[in-house]
Amino acid sequence: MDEAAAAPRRPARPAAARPSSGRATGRATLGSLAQSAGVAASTVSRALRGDARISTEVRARITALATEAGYTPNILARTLVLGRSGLIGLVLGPVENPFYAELLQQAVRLAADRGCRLLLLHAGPGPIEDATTEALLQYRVDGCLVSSAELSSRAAAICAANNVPLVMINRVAREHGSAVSCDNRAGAELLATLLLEAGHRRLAVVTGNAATSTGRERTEGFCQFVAAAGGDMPLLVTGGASHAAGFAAGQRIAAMPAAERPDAVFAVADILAMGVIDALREAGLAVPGDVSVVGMDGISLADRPPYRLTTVVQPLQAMVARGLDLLLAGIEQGAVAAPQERVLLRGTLRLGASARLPESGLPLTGSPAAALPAAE
Amino acid sequence: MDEAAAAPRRPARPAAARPSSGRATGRATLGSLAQSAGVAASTVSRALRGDARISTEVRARITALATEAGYTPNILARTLVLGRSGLIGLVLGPVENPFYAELLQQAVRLAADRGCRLLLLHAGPGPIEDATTEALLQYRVDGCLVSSAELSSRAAAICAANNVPLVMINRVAREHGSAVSCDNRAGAELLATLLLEAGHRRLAVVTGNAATSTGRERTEGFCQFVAAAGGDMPLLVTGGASHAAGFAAGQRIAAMPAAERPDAVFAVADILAMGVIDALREAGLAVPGDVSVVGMDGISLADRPPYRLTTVVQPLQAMVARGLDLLLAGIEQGAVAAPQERVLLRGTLRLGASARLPESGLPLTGSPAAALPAAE
DNA sequence: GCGCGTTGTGCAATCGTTAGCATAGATTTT
DNA sequence: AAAATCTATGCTAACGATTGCACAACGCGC
Repeated sequence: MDEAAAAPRRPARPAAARPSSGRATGRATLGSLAQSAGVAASTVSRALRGDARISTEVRARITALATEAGYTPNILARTLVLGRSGLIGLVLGPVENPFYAELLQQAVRLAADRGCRLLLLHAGPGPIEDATTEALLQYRVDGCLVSSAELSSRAAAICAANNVPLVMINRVAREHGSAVSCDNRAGAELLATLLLEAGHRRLAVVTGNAATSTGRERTEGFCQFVAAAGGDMPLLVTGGASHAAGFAAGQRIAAMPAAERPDAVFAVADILAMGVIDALREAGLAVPGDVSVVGMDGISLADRPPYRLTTVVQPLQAMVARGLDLLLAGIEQGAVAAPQERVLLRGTLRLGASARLPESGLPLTGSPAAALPAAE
Repeated sequence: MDEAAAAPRRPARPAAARPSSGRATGRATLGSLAQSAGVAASTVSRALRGDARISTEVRARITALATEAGYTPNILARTLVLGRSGLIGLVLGPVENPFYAELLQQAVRLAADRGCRLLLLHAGPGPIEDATTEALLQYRVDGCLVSSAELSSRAAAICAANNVPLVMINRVAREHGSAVSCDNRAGAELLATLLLEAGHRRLAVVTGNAATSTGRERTEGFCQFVAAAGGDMPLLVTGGASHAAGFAAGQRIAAMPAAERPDAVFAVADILAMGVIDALREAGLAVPGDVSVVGMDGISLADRPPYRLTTVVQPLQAMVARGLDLLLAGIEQGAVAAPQERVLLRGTLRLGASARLPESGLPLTGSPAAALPAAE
């Protein structure tokens, strides 16, 4: 025999590599089920997927065998054939803002409802690395959900080139992809109306990260509405995207001479507003006694004492659901063919206790003309 | 000809299904590269993976072609052969606690450093559904990182049966798997020492979710240390895992007659402690003037005004890193073969302004015997 | 001048799943 | 009763990547 004749070529490497990096031991496959059932693998596949052509008898035998063996189909192999992975890439913004944590939770749940799983590509501040973009392609994600300003246009181009649909949540679209966001202008106008009707005249805006469309829209919407209503141009105070940034802005506001100091502040994110309130109070100012503070987002922590923030709540669940549906539609039709939409959802006012209320009821649908009843 | 002879069998279904669900169009594959390079697919594979046997000339030609075509290997296909997906399942606890958001961020970054990607299986409160456990198997995750109390023992058994290593972070292991956590007892003792040395005698613990080992360990560690030091048994106040739960606990404490009311409170999580502080202050009590409050976790929001919480900071990055390394070791050796460890990492005290300080320096390494110097 | 060792590539099997087509019996139709 | 039609199943070729082995071409020593 040739026991040792053909073997000694390169026995060392494979022999050493195999034992540890071996494949998962003994998980049931279509093939193994087929063997024990005495049928072909294709029959097992059809039986388990509910193909009507398989006799009830054989199907019963196979499903019994499958559950007994704890069989689970290998989605990766299926993806190879079907061209769909069921994977959705998720790029998450700075999680220090609880808004993104809440978004994450919704995304996981709603994606699961739709039979998809999320591949976490990035979380936190900073731009996404090239390795991340690569993973997006390597794992053949069907689409990508982005809720961060930091998706480089290069990454977007790569998605476009590879026919990966892209949906931005809480951001406007870049070159390629759809977007779902809250109607930031409308929300800002709602808050402006509220503050003006309550009699505030020296307004300020604590701005967000300059790179985010969300922050810009809120700032502009607020200012333009105030201007249209005949009010003075609000003071712009540089903020950011964290409690610390809001706190710093609040300190600067508190340090102003009382005569110039704003009597109402719109912080473009709840987490910022919380920082502003904390700084004002630490400086001995009362909120809403001396200064009214309002925010926007609707994070749950801001709804609690000691903030009880008056804010516009983003319809988070609806936003994520809409985003996923857009994504799935894009997957169905092919990213390039699908129309690229921009969806705006209206937020709802949540009255807290951080801002003075208008004495004469609530102007829930105020128009600029009616906003300043006695501003003549 | 047989133009219409063989065709009309079942033309409707496949013809209708194809156009929309078609595979990703025209992405480069090993095969397509091989064709344009005029070599075999195996040669392309070897060239790109740096096999020394490929001539430098051919390799240069192939790599040039690959970058030009924007080639990315299909990891799913590779997984089929190698038996390793590079995917790690992530089960995340209630994200309303910012601690988990911070953990998420670390996990993504550190996993990427190790060449792994995270498949988000679950986020939020509530037990994980069966569909989630199924996804874990379907996508052939190499291992699973769990930071929630809610992984059912059934899910753990499924992982064990399928040779999927399991690592718990911030939780003790169930039947199967390793665990990494902060040394909760040591941390609780550190805080107990601090409170006792500061002269507090009427202590209280705001407890966590009864189902979590972390909460139990902190509560027990604190109480046993106090008892060993000769102090009175702390008052146990039911808490939970949210600001709201802490707030409710704080309200109950504030409602007690001043003579019985605790003068120091240990809340077993920072988010709870924040709620406690807010409730006490809303009731007119000063923190730390009337009541000292300490927490544990080290979330960044608790370090800011108005809380400036004294707490024990969990070494989050080290915990996640250690967890991932344990997981990778388990993957390497096979889950069942790998030793199942329990790793405890020591937390560090962060002195805020929410608790009265001992007058005589800090007892950073207090032993029970030395904890109550004048407690005779 | 022929065998042998190197070096560089190609071939083919494999991973687990799906789907088009073929086919063996069983049943119906004429 | 032969032919046509079903029904239930098997066979086989993909999907994209990896890898053991075969093999061609080359240079070398005896």
